[in-house]
Amino acid sequence: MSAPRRSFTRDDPETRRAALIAAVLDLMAEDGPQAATVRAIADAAGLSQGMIRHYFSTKEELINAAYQAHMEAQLTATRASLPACGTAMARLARIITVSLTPPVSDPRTLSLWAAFIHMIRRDPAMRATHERNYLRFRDLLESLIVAACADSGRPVSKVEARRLAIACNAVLDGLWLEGGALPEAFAPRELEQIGMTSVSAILGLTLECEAT
Amino acid sequence: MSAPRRSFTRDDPETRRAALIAAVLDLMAEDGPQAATVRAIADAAGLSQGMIRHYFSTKEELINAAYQAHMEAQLTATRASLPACGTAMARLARIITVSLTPPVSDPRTLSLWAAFIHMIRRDPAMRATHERNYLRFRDLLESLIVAACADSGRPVSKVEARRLAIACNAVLDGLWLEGGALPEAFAPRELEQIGMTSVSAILGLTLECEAT
DNA sequence: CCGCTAATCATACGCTTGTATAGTTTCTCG
DNA sequence: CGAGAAACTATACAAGCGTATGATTAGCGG
Repeated sequence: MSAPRRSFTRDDPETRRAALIAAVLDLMAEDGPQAATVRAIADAAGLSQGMIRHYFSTKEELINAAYQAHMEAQLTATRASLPACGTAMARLARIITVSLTPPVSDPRTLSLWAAFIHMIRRDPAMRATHERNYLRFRDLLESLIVAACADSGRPVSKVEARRLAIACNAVLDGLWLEGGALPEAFAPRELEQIGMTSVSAILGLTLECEAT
Repeated sequence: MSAPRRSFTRDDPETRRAALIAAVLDLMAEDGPQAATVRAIADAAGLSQGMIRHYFSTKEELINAAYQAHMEAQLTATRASLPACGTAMARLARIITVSLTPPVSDPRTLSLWAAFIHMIRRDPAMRATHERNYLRFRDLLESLIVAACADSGRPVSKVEARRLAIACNAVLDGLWLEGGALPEAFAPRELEQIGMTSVSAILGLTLECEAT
């Protein structure tokens, strides 16, 4: 009648921590923050409930670690996808594509973002992480914008660059949001193309999607 | 030492329901969905805990009612702010302003949106409400875009209108999101002006902010 | 091969949750 | 004006929560 005792299998601490973090992200993305209970987390990670407090001093600490890991993975993936060489315009087009296709643009990612935002507001450490990553991305975008405009013989001032970066970032964020909220309301690469033409219009350039 | 018994004060059922709904929205916006417990809700509404089940058959029903009320208020406010007469371009400019200033663009509104999105995914009724309101707003925006473009001698096709509406909506959503997430990162009417110039660029028009 | 440490498991504890129920007050109407 | 219904309060209850605590197993140096 009673469930058999879970078998003992030792593993690398790093693996265990990663499993717990992955479980947190899965649960939060799927069913919201209140679904990530210690029991559900341990279950999803295939561990017993005590492990979470063995590797993290509290549940909140695990949640914070999961948030950090998620943000880092997101930014790393974006950075890695940018070709080191290539024209500034190609790099700009590429970051638009990456930002508007999975795994960055995703119902799952949007869901996670929504789940974390309240914790971001309350916890100063999480808030700092959030702000830093957000501005880091916008600065990256701004530098690409400045380079692309300069290359096409239309240099922009510093204040203008800021405004353009905010505007282009808004386009990306807005399309990311809509694609994540209503994924089946758009054709496969529709958001990517709309993003490309919109940014082109805002900057006065002509960006094009790469062929797949 | 025990708290004194709460005094009896009868009131209009509609007022009571409204008080409970307002309490739900306040708590959710301030501290996230898990802060809206029955005890906290009743307390915030100045009522005893039993009232929530007296006016709503379950807590979930109250949450749904709160979501409906919030969405309706939002859309009604937007609609009401549009001048019935005036040029199409003026109306378009007006909807941009309204969408990017309080109470529509607000940390509170963003917070509420994030709190509700997981319920939207699970509950088909809430999902239907969400989808309907989203598309209704986008259709309104699209009709204004079509009219404004036509007025300035640049008629757009049906498919083009859809794409432009999605793009402009994305600009508004993105700026709304950024303003809500980092309110102090922008100057007072900065987002409004960026929205105006961005939409202008996308549509090939020249919209201008009204003076306050 | 034994015993020790650390990893892992199971379970208990106090608290909060949503819901159900019993008790109290106010209002209405015959 | 006095019963009876309806609004309202308070409290009880089972379930689930995060945390704490022992019991159990695996690896490793003597």
